[in-house]
Amino acid sequence: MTPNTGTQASPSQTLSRGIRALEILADAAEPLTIAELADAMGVHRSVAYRILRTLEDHSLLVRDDGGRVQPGPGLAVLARGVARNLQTAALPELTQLANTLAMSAFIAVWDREDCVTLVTVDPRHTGPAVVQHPGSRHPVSAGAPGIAIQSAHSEQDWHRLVPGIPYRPEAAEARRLGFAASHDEVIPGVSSLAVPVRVPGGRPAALAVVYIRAAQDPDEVAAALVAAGKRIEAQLG
Amino acid sequence: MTPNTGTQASPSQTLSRGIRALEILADAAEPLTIAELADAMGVHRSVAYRILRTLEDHSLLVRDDGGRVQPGPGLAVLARGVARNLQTAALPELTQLANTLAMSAFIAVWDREDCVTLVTVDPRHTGPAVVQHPGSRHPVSAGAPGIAIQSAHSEQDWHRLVPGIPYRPEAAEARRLGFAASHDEVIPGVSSLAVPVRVPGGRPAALAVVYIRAAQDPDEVAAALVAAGKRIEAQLG
DNA sequence: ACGGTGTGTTCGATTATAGAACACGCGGAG
DNA sequence: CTCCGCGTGTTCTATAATCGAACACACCGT
Repeated sequence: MTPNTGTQASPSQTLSRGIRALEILADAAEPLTIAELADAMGVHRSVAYRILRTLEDHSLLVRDDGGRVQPGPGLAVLARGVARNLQTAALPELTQLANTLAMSAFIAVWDREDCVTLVTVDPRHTGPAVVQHPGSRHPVSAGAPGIAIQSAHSEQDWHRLVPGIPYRPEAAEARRLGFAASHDEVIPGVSSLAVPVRVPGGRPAALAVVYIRAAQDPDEVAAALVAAGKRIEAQLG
Repeated sequence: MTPNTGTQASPSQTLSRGIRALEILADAAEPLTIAELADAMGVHRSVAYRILRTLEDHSLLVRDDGGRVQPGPGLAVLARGVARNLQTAALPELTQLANTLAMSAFIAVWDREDCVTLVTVDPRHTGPAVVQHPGSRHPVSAGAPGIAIQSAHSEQDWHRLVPGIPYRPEAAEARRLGFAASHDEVIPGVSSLAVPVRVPGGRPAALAVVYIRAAQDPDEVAAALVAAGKRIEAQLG
């Protein structure tokens, strides 16, 4: 496999535009009119109209009462298969962590220069939970999950895989300790701990908890994280 | 708006094929080779190859070590915006329901002849939880959520909106009671209760709990569901 | 060594697509 | 009441993106 290392520019203009439409819709807080969306895409309105109808046929977007468009349930169906093994293996561990540690726990996967949160579990006590929404992106160079993902690679491998993103010195330390920590990086006042999770056929991921003020000993939390990560990896091995 | 009621066939062949590829991938339990996927799509391999590269550029699919393709993190990012208001409003209520009732709670939205589960919360006690995975589809004619969604419409409106799907008599009863119940419909041995949720600018949805054996009085559970549904609607009103 | 399978690239004929132009409905301003 | 702006939905033709065959290369088991 990988017989040739060549690369050519990505065509498929219509497909690319359709995806851009979905990306714009996902980022938009409110439903958009077709004209607004066409303007945001930089295409003619009739082009956007045809693309949107195809997306609507697949339930990837739905129309408002006023004709405005917003993301549709089909997207949830498509996203169901994202790292399915990892999600099913991690969910019990996440709830266990969240409830025993009284912290929000989540799984994030590496995606180019970002890491994407997949599953989140908040502790059972309703209160000022540190919400980490599924589907949110953060730069891999910020936050404990990113450091943990970097720590799954050596510095040389990292530079070879992702040129342009520096290898944080904290990753080397996390590589030694087995877990990563960050404070006030993504959200001021919020700290997080993370461990790398390696799944055989998939992208590197991280298991993490976020908290405002530590109610537990950080070392104990880290130990619980490491143990949970090992259990997840064992289940997927 | 809606000046003309005409409809024309949906073009955008490439976009449609790309979405079909994602649908096939989401349904597949394991990563597929490009050749397998091209065969499943019924297109030439080079066509599939070009489409897949575009999808990969947007992180909607990722490649295995062996070159096989599987759903990518970008799908989770796109799905983040699906019924965002409803999800954020429902999540606290779901956790509250799951923990006080010791039942799995979830939100489902109506999509043509199916209803799609969006958010699920399992009770805190790890055990034989009745998992209802996000992104799963069920026919709207089966299960309490479907009945609840039907009960949000009168029988005439339902036949006008979705010709071809019968209006279940249970929906009329649910319309009267304010909640719907089903037993052994989707999964044998599993029962569910659901209430309809109406969100101003969105599709009809349902708030539901599933359980194996009722530990609580069903009427009390239904009352809690109704109250939670009203709170969600009030927050979105 | 040899076929079988799979990936990645190139290229000309064909076809889907782009984008302008138009029809229609609505709502506010003069 | 009419005009005008805004928005949706449809039709049409030149054009450009796409299709699909053919090829090169790599790997694996026999």
